[in-house]
Amino acid sequence: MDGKAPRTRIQEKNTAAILEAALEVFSQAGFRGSTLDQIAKTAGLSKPNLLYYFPSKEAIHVALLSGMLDLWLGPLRAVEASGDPVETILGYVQSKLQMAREFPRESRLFANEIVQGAPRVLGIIEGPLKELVDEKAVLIRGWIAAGRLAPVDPHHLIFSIWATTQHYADFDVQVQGILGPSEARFDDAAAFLDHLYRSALTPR
Amino acid sequence: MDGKAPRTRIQEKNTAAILEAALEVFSQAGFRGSTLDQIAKTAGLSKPNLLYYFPSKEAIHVALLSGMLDLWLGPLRAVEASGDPVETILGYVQSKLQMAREFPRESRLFANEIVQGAPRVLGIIEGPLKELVDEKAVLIRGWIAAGRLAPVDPHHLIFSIWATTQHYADFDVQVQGILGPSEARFDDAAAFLDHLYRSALTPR
DNA sequence: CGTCTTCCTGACCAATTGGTCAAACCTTTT
DNA sequence: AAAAGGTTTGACCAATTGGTCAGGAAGACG
Repeated sequence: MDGKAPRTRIQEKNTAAILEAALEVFSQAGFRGSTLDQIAKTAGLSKPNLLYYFPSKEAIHVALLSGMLDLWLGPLRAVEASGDPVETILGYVQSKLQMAREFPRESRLFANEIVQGAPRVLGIIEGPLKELVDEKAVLIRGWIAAGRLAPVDPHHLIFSIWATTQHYADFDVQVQGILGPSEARFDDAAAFLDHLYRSALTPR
Repeated sequence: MDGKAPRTRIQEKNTAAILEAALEVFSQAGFRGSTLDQIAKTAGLSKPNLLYYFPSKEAIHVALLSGMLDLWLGPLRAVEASGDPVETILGYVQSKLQMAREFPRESRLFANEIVQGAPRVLGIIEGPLKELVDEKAVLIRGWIAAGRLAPVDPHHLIFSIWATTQHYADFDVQVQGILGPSEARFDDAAAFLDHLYRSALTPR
């Protein structure tokens, strides 16, 4: 499956350094705004050496994006039928917010990609991601039918959760510009989002 | 005030065509991902002719961003003390959603800018925008103190409204990839967001 | 019609950038 | 130690790109 798996120690170390550097650079400047020289310099390698490990700039970008997908979709996969519906979804909100806090670069990498039309991940969105979301939408509709969740559109619920949580990573400059460099911003956001979704989802 | 105001008919027409084309191109590819040739071609002009009206690529970008700010902040300015608090905020949500529907390119232009660190609008964020938001936060806190609104953090409320509404413009590719090219997506979103914020804001 | 100003363009330039390549440099193996 | 295979780089290339410039075309105006 992974024909690109590193064999030697040196390969493992360098490909990891390249991907780390590329994440740093791509997430700040987007694909077209980034240069191989920046990535090479950040990784502590020469440009031709980058291209010894990856055939092209685009290959690095694709490797980054696809390598990140599991991490990104994990929390949604974890939404299961067992347990209280409201608490399950609130848990999903919190784990997405946690990811925005811990992996802002990854979030911005995807944001950059999608804002610009998702040229390299459209297939994934329309395929596996859509399937996963549709599957969870069915689960949510079941909860609603059972009266365990207030009636809401499952798709738009999921969209709003993505939007509100990733906002703190993708638009961090704006958030900090308005709030000041408050250390508490993620904790305050957690409390607000808990209230927001608890109110909207608790059946009356 | 506006030393750049077009004088002749031709100037008016061409600067408008350039800004329109630049909006189209910048909002799809970001600043660094766009080229003067693309903008020129889209505007139906030659590249040197672009640079006859604007001194540089960056000048076009800045002109676009600053020219859009009033449009962008209008709805928030319209949040006033008179009227019912819950309905006022719900109205703000709907007008922001309406803007995402009508002006998705403008929204993506800002999204691109901010995701990449807002190099050209950080001053506006930390200055006028912060002031406006802080002012409305005071208003909201007043409503809460009067028991006319459920107690929520005003700043995070505003962030979440921005996030949920602009999501439908900025991440439209994702939304459509999952929903299919549904014509109703904005109407469904309007209903969902109305429920979401009505639940969270109505005092109990 | 003639002049003055505005508008427009082909040709050009320097810098940047993704990518190539032959040669050198390590390591590991035999 | 020598062959063998993996690793690294300086030099180089072609394409792209933001921007310049001299001069020509087109209005505006007397």
